[in-house]
Amino acid sequence: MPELPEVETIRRSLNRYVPQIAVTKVLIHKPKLIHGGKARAMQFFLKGKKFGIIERRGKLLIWPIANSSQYLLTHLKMTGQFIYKDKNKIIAGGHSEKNSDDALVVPNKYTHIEIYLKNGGIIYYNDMRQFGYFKLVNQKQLAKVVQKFGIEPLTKGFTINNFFQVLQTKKKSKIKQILLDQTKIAGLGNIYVDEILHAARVRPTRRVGRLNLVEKKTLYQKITAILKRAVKERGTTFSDYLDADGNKGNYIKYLRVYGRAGEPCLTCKVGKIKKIKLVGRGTHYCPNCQK
DNA sequence: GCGGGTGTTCACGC
DNA sequence: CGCGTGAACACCCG
Repeated sequence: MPELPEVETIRRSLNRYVPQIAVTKVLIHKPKLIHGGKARAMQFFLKGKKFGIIERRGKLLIWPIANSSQYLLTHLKMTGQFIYKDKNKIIAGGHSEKNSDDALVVPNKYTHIEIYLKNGGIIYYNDMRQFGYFKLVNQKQLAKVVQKFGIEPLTKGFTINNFFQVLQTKKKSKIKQILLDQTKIAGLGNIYVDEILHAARVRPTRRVGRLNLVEKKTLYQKITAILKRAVKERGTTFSDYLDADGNKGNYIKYLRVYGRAGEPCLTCKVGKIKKIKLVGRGTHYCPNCQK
């Protein structure tokens, strides 16, 4: 579900409340979500520990564990969500089940992991489809995981030269494929890739090697512009994502192709948004303005 | 009942 | 070995 802007929003929310507060208890209702088969060990290990500032690489959250040289890695995959609750009030969020009053209910039947903090705060991990995972790693394992990721788009390492270099490695690939490849560029997912390609007026099916200089430059600019805007708007709520204050991510208002199959293109007003299947994913584009 | 879904990995068949 | 496709994970929804 969440892509870079949503994961970044969740990271910032959690960092307002979680770091430097001791863990008092961890409940694991679905041990299979703990990769490496060490659910009991992790439960025991985290007790009494404090998390440091949570970091992000692509869509992966990295939770340093103070005084331990260990890290908790969490991936939300399609439907994972972190909800932070304090004294019956929701103060940090993710995607969630809602009651008839449209308010968040936690824990719920999708709450598989609960982390209790000494100040009374509770971090709930919900995951309807149970694709997400928790994993405890040491420094060396962390380095190995992290190095597999490609360029981080919202950092100064994401230069136009680096972007062009990445494109150079997969000239025969379709552009959508490379943009989705986490080992090339970290953090883009299906929604933002469709939006970026539309904004850059490039068809998702175009071969990387056949893009001209202007198209490549525009893609580079749109990746940064769209992600920045999406982070600023606290992500996209397509179904039921909620941010730190229980509000929806505002970027849905800015989606121009995703979920608009059959509608007239908002940019050229001429084309009708088409939906095809590409690299296994639903893909939206305007046949008129995307060349 | 069927197919699709903001993600990723693995098993195949060329 | 590289590439592309499809399934798998589990559950909801139209």
